[in-house]
Amino acid sequence: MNLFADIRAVVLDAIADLTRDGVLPEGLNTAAVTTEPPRDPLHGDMATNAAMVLAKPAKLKPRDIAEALAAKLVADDRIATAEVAGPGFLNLRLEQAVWQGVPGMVLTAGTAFGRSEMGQGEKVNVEYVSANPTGPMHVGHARGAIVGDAMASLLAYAGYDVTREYYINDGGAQVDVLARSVYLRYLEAHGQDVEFPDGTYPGDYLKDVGAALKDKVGEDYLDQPEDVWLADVRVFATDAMMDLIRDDLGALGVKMDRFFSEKSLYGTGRIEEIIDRLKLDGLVYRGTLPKPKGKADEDWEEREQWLFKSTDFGDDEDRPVAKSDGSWAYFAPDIAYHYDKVQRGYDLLIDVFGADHGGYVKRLKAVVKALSDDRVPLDIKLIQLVKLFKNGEPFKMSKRAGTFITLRDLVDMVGPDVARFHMLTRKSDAPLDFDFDKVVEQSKENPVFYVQYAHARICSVLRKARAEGIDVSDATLAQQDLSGLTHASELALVGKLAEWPRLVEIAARTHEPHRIATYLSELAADLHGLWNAGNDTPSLRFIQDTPQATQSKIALARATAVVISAGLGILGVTPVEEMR
RNA sequence: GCACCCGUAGCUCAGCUGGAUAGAGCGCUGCCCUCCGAAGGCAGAGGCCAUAGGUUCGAAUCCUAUCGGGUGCACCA
Repeated sequence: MNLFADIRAVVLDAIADLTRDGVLPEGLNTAAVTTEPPRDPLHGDMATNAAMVLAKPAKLKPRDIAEALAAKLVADDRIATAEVAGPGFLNLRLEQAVWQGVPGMVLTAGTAFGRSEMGQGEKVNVEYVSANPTGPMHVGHARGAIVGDAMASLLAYAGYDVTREYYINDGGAQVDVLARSVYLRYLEAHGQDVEFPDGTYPGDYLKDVGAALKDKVGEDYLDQPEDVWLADVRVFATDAMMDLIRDDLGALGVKMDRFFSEKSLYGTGRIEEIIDRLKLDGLVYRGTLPKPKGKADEDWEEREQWLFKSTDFGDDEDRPVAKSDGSWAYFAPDIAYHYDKVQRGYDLLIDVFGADHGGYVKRLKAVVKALSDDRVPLDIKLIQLVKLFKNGEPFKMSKRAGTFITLRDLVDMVGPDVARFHMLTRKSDAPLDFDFDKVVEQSKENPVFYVQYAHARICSVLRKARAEGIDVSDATLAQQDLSGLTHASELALVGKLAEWPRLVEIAARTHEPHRIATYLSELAADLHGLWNAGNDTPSLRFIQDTPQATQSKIALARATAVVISAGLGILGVTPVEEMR
């Protein structure tokens, strides 16, 4: 299914042959052997570095190895020529029939073309969003939600068994703040005048929650001390916020497999259990931290507390797990949470955090290393800021000025497809510009439009062919004779299609879903390029004079649509069939 | 002060477990519209890949140092 992998296998076979022939020594490590598309098409269809990486361990000249390999490789009926070039590259040119077979492969496999076995069913947990349940989500949360979601889909497509998970921070003091704020709204709903002191959330979004609380408990909590109502209101309020958040995520098309409550860890002994285990291992100990350097020193006082020995695992400092009053620091439930994930048998953990959590990365990696005996890798993706623009002008969000933009506002303004695609056009550790006007513009410079337009154009051609009574079902198209597919524009598109499975694996391996978006833009550009070539060269058009000719041309177009559709599927973007 | 991320064309950014002459869009210059969809098309100019060392057959990519930008830095999540 993956041409590059297929040819790599041929190269490895040839190496094995040469070893058997005594040309190469036994036991060479071939892991570094690659087959990749050359940057310059003049260098052929595929290049392998085999001779160069084997030269040193084999104690032979790269060009000599390349010559010997070339002789073996041309025996394969898929390989037309093999030329030694440069320092020892082996440039392969494939038989044209191989390329002409690509659309058929795509059409036979459908959107599963590119699906990979790479993950081998390994269990992966992707934790993302994890916004505090204290209010509606804002645009800043959107990027993390989208990246995490696309990451999960990408890994699933690459053969991993993926769980999408949201960690609810419902155990800390900020939930008390939320509960008190809701209580004030509750009093307000009973007709009382209320003021919101510092340390409460004055946002209007809690009015409904306060009213709902009134509907539920009536006058029961009026004139009552906090210890009567706080625990109940906490639950009531966080439930309401999570409903809000779930709705917002739904609007973006994000659906979690599991919501994990921090609070559920308390009172069960699970935090104590894992901290005790770490104490036994000597990884949690009583100690004091050194005075932080370069910070204002006035408030500093030395204090003894429980510390996690994260310096053993590459962190710069040991980290407190408990506050000086004995209660848990926020790190403790996080330890228990990640331990829970390890115990659930995941082979890989991915956390998608905002960039402001950068200081938290090393200690979390340290603790997962300790908890899993270094078995489970943890990758933490830090999502950089989204800079908002309106018509080219920076757009400042301000709660006071009423220009605070929620995630819901974003979706209402540009729709989930545009929001999702655009948030995935840059790698996540680079800041991203988001212009509310430009992202909905219908022009070539807008990649969302460009890709969707490519898909819509193909659908339009298919509709047209169907209207002429031509059978353009995938099954029929897959059997077309494509030997007429020889023009550079066509072969460029075919070559790009052939790269899809390889690209999926690269994106999955690096945990970088933005590569899918980049690829789709390139694929769309090739499609549009072929389309435009058809303006000057009628033989390149998809609709031809005879049904047979049309079918063979359309097979390539339809195959392109299939791959676009698969790619957009990973990104969670709808492959539209026509532009409105 | 320390840690992490970033530095690629005038601008916004891609760039494959290290591969050959570093790419795209915008902007700029010049051509092109009776043509399956001109909400454009073709061609061209434009680069010390921040800087200096190192590793390697080979470095934008890995390592070290420096400079510049962002983020975070004990008992807040």
